[in-house]
Amino acid sequence: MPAICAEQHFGYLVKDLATLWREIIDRRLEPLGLSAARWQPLVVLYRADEPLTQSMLAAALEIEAPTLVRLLDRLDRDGWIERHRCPQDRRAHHVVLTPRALQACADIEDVLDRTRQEILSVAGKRELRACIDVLERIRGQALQLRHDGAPPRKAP
Amino acid sequence: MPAICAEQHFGYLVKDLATLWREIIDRRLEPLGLSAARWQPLVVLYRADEPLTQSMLAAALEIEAPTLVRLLDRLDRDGWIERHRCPQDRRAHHVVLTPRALQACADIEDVLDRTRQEILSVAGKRELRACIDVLERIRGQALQLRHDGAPPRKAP
DNA sequence: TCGCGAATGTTAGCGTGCTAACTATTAGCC
DNA sequence: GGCTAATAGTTAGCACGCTAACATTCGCGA
Repeated sequence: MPAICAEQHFGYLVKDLATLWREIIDRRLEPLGLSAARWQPLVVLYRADEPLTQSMLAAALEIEAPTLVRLLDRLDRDGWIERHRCPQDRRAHHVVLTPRALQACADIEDVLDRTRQEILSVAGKRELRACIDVLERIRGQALQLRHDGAPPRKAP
Repeated sequence: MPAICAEQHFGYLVKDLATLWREIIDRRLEPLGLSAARWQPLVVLYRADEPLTQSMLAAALEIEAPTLVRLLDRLDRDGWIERHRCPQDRRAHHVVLTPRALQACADIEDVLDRTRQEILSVAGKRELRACIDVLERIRGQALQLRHDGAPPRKAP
């Protein structure tokens, strides 16, 4: 074994945990026929106070407009959502949940809550708080680096 | 503001950090024309002690064989790898790096190392260790849940 | 008011993940 | 030795992410 310390696998650890989390929820929502990409827009619409247009929904999901278009095509085809013309702006569409989707969303939120509680049950409250603090600081740094690009290696 | 505590965003935080990490590396390796999906197999081959077959490489990357086939098609087309028939097993192919890829891999490893150091520079050594401990425990729990499925809600 | 830039949604084309179904080859068992 | 199950790679078809390019509509400034 070479001297590989755990820090060197930090990126892999984070990615792996994110993947596992998605897989567990995917499996639990599989009976509904809902992948991660499909239930997320439903939940965003469910939680919204006012009707959302496609561009608002795309922004909330952090995906691009063309990605959302085809996703909504499939959600429409399968009876989860409908596109209604927005009366104030003839370019825009309001995305609305069907009654079937409204019912499903309660179940989805329940699965999300219970899954999070089960996964996090192995961490104490204090250490979890500390962990979140560190992760958020690291996330802030990553945001910086993404915007700034690579720092100079030597003084220019 | 409703009483939303940070724990409720833990999943989002982890996923976001994983995404940011990949984006930063993607941007830094963009001059080479290498996306995350493309440099990862190169690095695995670079680090391997013996020639790898496609199935071994797919297992190491945790992707399915058909996904790897088309990925290797593109890497081959762009001159990063070659497929050589394996003399011991006429079904199998050894995947080998071209000289160009061998040179690039040194740069890639360097970018990976520096990026990790820069991102993690905002966390102290002790708190990072503690954070990794918590994350690994959570990851273990997630692995359990993925295999077991949902636990019973009430005693059967 | 009119004309032009910005915003909204869409199509087209590609990369990268999956499963199902196929061919060629190997290995194991009678 | 020959049948059969397993393994290696591939093809086909789908889900979802992206960018580029386009039509429609809105809104603002001359």
